[in-house]
Amino acid sequence: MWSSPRFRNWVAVARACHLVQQELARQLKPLDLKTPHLDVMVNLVRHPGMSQQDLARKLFVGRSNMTMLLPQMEKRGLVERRSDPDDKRALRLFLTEEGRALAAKAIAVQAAIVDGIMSLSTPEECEQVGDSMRRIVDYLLDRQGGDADMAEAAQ
Amino acid sequence: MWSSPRFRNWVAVARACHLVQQELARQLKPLDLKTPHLDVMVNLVRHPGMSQQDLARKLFVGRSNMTMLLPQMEKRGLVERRSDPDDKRALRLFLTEEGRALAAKAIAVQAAIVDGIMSLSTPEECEQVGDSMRRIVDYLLDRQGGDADMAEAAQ
DNA sequence: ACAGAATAGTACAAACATGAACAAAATTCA
DNA sequence: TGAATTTTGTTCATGTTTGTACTATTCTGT
Repeated sequence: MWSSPRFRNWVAVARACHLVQQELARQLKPLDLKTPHLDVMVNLVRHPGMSQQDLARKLFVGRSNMTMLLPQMEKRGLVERRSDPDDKRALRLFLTEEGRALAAKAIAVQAAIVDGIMSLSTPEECEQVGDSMRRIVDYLLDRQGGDADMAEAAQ
Repeated sequence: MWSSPRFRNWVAVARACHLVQQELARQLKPLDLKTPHLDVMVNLVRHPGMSQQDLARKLFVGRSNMTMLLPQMEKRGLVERRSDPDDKRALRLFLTEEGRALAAKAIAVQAAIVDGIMSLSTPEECEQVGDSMRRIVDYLLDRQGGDADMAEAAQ
């Protein structure tokens, strides 16, 4: 079983992910950022005005996680949380000027790492890796969605 | 930059990893195991007698992590830690009978998930994904090793 | 309109990970 | 040998993550 190609190759994926994550954390240290902060900022650069819930869903983490993270970043002056007049429950999230500046630096760091590791494969291989992974993501999201529906139906 | 193939495809890898990890955690819950416990057991099945340090290195985590995890598993009767007569600093780690039995179940769970997700790609694609990832692992380990040497040399 | 369900965010406790400082044993090398 | 260094594991303080319970707001279906 240990020599199963599927197993062996997935282990490589997991190890690569872990190491990239660590390398990213290491290089973000001088900016005093952790990878979750970067994840938040990356999403806010692209989608200003997201709610905390939207963000949590995109990052596959719990809502309470955002409640811990965002006030922290707000105090630091990186993000702004404006209450939505049309839905008084929701908080709309935006990067401040300072947040955008820091995000640019952090994203440059991340892009350099990603570029470094993905340039070890040809563009075709790179694309094929992405295709395989997107299939996995779709499969698991379907499965979760399906399970959730069944759980609801079962009640 | 967001449309950069390298970036886009790496993001897919990271997302797939994250989701697989979550799915694994979900399915390990009935066995009352977390993924770090599984990682430990997988390694001890294959390499009985490892030290905590060996284990930490293999899993890319800190030594203190093992100090937290292993006494916990020992109390639960899954692993045994025998002090090495030839090196009184080291503790040699072994799975107990119960540990082996539980490991077998947990590994079956993991294997099923991995098989499910990797069967979404052809064997050739699967192998190619593994190759790309192994290149990344080697690259980052070299880089770390190189940095460590330079840091030492710099002192 | 209104009762019930769903959704957004918060509070808080428990589990976990991390890193620095430490003690004991082993290794190195002059 | 024996002083300096390295290696192994622990301790402890810190910060993170997660799940559960909670409030407030919005949506749904009659």
